[in-house]
Amino acid sequence: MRTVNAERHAEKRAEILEAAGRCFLRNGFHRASISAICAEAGISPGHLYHYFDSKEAIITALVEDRLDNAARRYQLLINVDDIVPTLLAELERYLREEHSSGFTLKKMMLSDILGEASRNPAIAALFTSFCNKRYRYAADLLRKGQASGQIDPSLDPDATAELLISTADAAETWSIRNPDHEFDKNFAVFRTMLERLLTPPARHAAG
Amino acid sequence: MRTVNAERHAEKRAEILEAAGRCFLRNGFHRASISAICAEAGISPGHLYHYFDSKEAIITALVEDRLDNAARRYQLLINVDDIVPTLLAELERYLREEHSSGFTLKKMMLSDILGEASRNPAIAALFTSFCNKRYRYAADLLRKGQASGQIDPSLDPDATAELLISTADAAETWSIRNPDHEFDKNFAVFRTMLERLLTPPARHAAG
Amino acid sequence: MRTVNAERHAEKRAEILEAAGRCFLRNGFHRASISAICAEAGISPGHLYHYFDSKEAIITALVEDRLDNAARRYQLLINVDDIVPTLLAELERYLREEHSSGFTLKKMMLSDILGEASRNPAIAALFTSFCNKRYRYAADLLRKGQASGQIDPSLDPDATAELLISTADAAETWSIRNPDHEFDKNFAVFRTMLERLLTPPARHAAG
Amino acid sequence: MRTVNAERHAEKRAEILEAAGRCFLRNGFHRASISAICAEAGISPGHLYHYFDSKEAIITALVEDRLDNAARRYQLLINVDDIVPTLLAELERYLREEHSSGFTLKKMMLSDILGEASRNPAIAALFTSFCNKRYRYAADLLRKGQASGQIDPSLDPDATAELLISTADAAETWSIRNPDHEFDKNFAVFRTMLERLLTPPARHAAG
DNA sequence: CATGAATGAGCCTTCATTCAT
DNA sequence: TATGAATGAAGGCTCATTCAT
Repeated sequence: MRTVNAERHAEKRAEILEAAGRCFLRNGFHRASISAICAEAGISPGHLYHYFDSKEAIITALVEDRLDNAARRYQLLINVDDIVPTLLAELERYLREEHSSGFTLKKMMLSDILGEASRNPAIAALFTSFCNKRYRYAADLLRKGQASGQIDPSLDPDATAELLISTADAAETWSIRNPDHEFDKNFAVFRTMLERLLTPPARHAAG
Repeated sequence: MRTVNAERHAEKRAEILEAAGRCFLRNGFHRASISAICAEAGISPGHLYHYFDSKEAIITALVEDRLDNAARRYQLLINVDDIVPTLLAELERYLREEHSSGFTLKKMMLSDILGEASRNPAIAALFTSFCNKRYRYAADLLRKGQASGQIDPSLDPDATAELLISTADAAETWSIRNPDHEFDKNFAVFRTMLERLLTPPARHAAG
Repeated sequence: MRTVNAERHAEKRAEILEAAGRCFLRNGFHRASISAICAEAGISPGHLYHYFDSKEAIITALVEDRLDNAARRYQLLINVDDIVPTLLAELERYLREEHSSGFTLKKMMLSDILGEASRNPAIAALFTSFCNKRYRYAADLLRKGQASGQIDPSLDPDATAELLISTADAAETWSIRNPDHEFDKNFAVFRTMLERLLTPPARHAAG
Repeated sequence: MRTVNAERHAEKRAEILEAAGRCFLRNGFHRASISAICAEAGISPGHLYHYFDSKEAIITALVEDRLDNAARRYQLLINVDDIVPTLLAELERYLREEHSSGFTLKKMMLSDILGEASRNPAIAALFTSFCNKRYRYAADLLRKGQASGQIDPSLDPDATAELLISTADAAETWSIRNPDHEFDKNFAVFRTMLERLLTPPARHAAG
């Protein structure tokens, strides 16, 4: 009995969050109104407050959710042999998916979350924590690669991780910057850039 | 008389725009109120409408102003001999300035402008035009560098330009992502990355 | 079975009424919410409506309950020999109790009931009926006292009753008017005032 | 220029306060809505906030206004020869006026202010300050009377003042308690009570 | 050029009440 | 008997904008 209700509650909550996400995507965090979110979720304005304490709470919950989901993808490829190729393949897969799906929820969120993080401490905390997770993951991967000789040992793994992540995130803005951009050509240079950066000089010179 | 008035008008307009910029920085485009902007600018709400038709118009004018200013800096280094070092020096100077000044107007604006561009066609147009200017400028520079043998001729200049610009913009978000980040270490890797990308393979192997 | 249920029903109803009383004390009739009352009573909002038709009904029932309780105390001392001393002793006991218990339910209610009575006919009816009961009781007592020579026969018993009751009620507001008031000193004058009013002039002059 | 605007502003503010007073009289502090007050004042909801920061502020300002007005009446009779008769005459005039005007603003306010003072610190402060002013005034008068032999010297002036004021205030509730009460008869006993309390015993015995 | 009074739609939120379970 | 999901009107308040002065 209890569990059914709790489950239903969580389900409904998730539904509202999805609806809110669509509204935020269309209008931004602060121009999306509670009543629009309710309409999108098919509930009454009053009822929303059984699930969330405030609009703030919705924003925070949604950002947390999106960020957690995104962070989870990074945990997947921890044990691989060919680090650089795998990383690039994974990045390509991810960016291509984002690119082909037009204005994705995720994409839009990143810009807006960055803006919001400048002013909203709760969002700032979520975002820095999200970045830290990814930084640590990437740095670990780089260290492993350096240990196995696949990655230039002279690179500072932490700084390189920060650079890699921010650069990859920036790739999500290509289409906003230039609606006619050619993804394949851009990604080709992106790939070259990372290969030349990460590959140990010896190999590089050899290759 | 006319011209004096016109000058005064332009000055006042610029003042208001500055005031609006400070408000938008603090609260974002949609949470900054007209009355707050008026208070910041020291004018009355009614009077503001002698200078701008609407809040929308203020946002658009401000974004245009910021973007024009930013684009203008790129025109400066068009004729240089050592392209890569000059470019990197210029980038370092710029990013270091942004970094040391905390939450700059410019920095904040980039995140918010990106978010706004997703939804506001006027802002989107300004932003893509801004990026295009920078893209064209960077691509020209790259072509020049390729002609003079300073830059890897196998790189597609347009795609490389897009990559370079978006990557450089991303560097402005380092501090939001990790408040404790070490700029110098990050920039060192950033510099290495661009050097390895742009330098012709021959030289690179040699160097 | 029926009676058991009826008893249970009455008990639960009384419990809810007590909970409502605590909420009204804290927040007033119109700022105390049904859900707060439910939380205080440990029941669900839906269930509350098995016991009361509306919030109005709760207010009315509570006021009726409080007023009935208060009126009942007056029935006790109907047959006494020394009317004035007994009355004063009883009054002192009552006021001292109210005073020492801080913001009592009863105290708060009187102010709020008076305010509510100005606008809510149902409450007005309850309150005038309550006052009438006390008036009649006091007037009877006074008449008895006049018959036995203990009370000034020149006083109009009905008017005196009204004056006595309203004056005694006013004593409950002393602490709201002056949080630092000294109850003993105030009550001493209060006692003097009533003794001088009620005692027959002959005795008074003699005493 | 300035002064005209400032005057107009004050006038409009006072008008709104009057309108709010009428609404509060009809519905109480917490059931009177801002939009009802605006309708009563003939202004738009938004405009009200040019004059008051919040509904709270309106309540506080109104209570302060009413209380200040009421307190001011007490300053009038500071130098009189026949203290007790003058006091009683003044009280009679005041109560009769209140009584004859039905549900006066002032009357209603007293009950509601008392209720509000139990929970709202701002109102509590205003009310205790109001009572203190009256207490001090009455106590001064009593001391003067004791010095000139017109008032029983054995009475504690402060405690007597508190008793007098609260008892007089209670007289304003006579009509709520008993809509059919006969003011003249009640006031006659009220007068007798105060005369017997205040007159020095010697005189009293003599009279 | 400059003011600030005035508007009214819309915002987020609360609340008494109902109803399916 | 008991729950709590669900409603929708209303609440206090903000805001971009207009207009008389």
